[in-house]
Amino acid sequence: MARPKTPILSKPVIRRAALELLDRDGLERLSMRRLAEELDVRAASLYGHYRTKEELLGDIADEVTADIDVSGFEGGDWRAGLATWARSYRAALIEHPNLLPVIASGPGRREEALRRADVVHGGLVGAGWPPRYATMIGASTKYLVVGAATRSFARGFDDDARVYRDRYPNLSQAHLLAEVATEIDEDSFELALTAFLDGLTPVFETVRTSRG
Amino acid sequence: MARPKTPILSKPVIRRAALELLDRDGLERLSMRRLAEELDVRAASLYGHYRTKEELLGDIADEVTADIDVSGFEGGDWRAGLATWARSYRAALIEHPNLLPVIASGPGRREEALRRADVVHGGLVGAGWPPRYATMIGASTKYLVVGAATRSFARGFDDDARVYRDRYPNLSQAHLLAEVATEIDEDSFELALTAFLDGLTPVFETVRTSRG
DNA sequence: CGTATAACCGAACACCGTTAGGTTAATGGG
DNA sequence: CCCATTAACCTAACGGTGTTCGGTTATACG
Repeated sequence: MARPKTPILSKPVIRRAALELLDRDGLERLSMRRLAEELDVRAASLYGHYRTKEELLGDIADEVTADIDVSGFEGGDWRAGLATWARSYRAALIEHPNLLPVIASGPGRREEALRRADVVHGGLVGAGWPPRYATMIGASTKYLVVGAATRSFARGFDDDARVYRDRYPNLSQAHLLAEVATEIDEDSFELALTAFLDGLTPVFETVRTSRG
Repeated sequence: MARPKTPILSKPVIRRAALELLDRDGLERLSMRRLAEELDVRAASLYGHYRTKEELLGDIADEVTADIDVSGFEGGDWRAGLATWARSYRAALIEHPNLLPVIASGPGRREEALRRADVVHGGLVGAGWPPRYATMIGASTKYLVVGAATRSFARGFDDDARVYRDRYPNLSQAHLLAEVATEIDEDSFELALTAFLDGLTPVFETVRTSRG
């Protein structure tokens, strides 16, 4: 009950257990005591590895954003680069929906997020966008992704469900919410992304020829 | 100290004090005890008017979303309607940034939000969009707005700040964050909104002539 | 071999949302 | 006018939270 023969805890072990608990039971059910219990340990022991709960959550967020794919910029095609970035960004967020409030509300200066921001910025500038536009486009794309993930997370399609109930009276509301909503959600994101990129194309033509 | 001569509390009074405390000190500093203290009352008394803290926050969120302007759809111009809706939506969220997690994460089925969703949907359909597209466009626009408000709230421009620091070494980081960042933020939102609407226009032409 | 340190634990602090039950003031019926 | 009801506040408490302090013990190092 004092020091174990072989250490039980480590940062990766704690992170994995926390993410598992988070995915399974949700953000507000993730407490230090419950997490400790999951690891057969008392809560105080966790503080030997992570100074605060916030630091732990931040580390997990960083780990999750490490899965985001920014390789699409390598070909020099900014449209392809943005599209694959945005899609894999959204996929990463939606894979761990309960973590979203942490990623969305936290400071954006985590290591992995920084590295990716640099790649995106460099990719856009390399493709011919002026730096200022590169920054704005990076921000805009994030808006779309974070917004899309947030609204899915919040199941914010409930409002649209009412409209749909009148149109498709044969579908039970449960079926409607569970299946149609995620489809609508995905389609909406694709529509928004495509429209955004299409709308950007003429701007690119204009701005590339001028002196940026 | 028992029943006061004239009632101290009421739902509007509680809401106003809570929103004030929220704006001033932030979401996590808003506790029932602190709110009660602000009103010269004990925490338990609040529960005579609101059953839970969540219900109180929901009511406040509803009140804030009531400021969102959807009158732009009246002229039958879907572009103008979407633009004014999106801008005033974003403005409402940014006016009370600490409330954003509540609005973003909460269920979207509040009264005012519902009414606005109906107007938007109706406006888009009335302008010629097929119902399915109306739903997707409404969702997409929300993505943009919520994402933009979230990233501002999170001061997520920190990552871009690094890129900017190298480019504009004359600007102090504080100055950069305080002034340039909000400007970039606003410009990014406008760019995204315009590009999105521009990208939607040819879709409208295609989809209007077909049988939706 | 002894000592320092690492890794865990028990107990506590100050807070949180919420509830049960008490006290007093206004209100309405006879 | 008085009495019962009820409304509006209160105190006290419950179970939970993040976090810290001061132990205890096993390993690692000089």
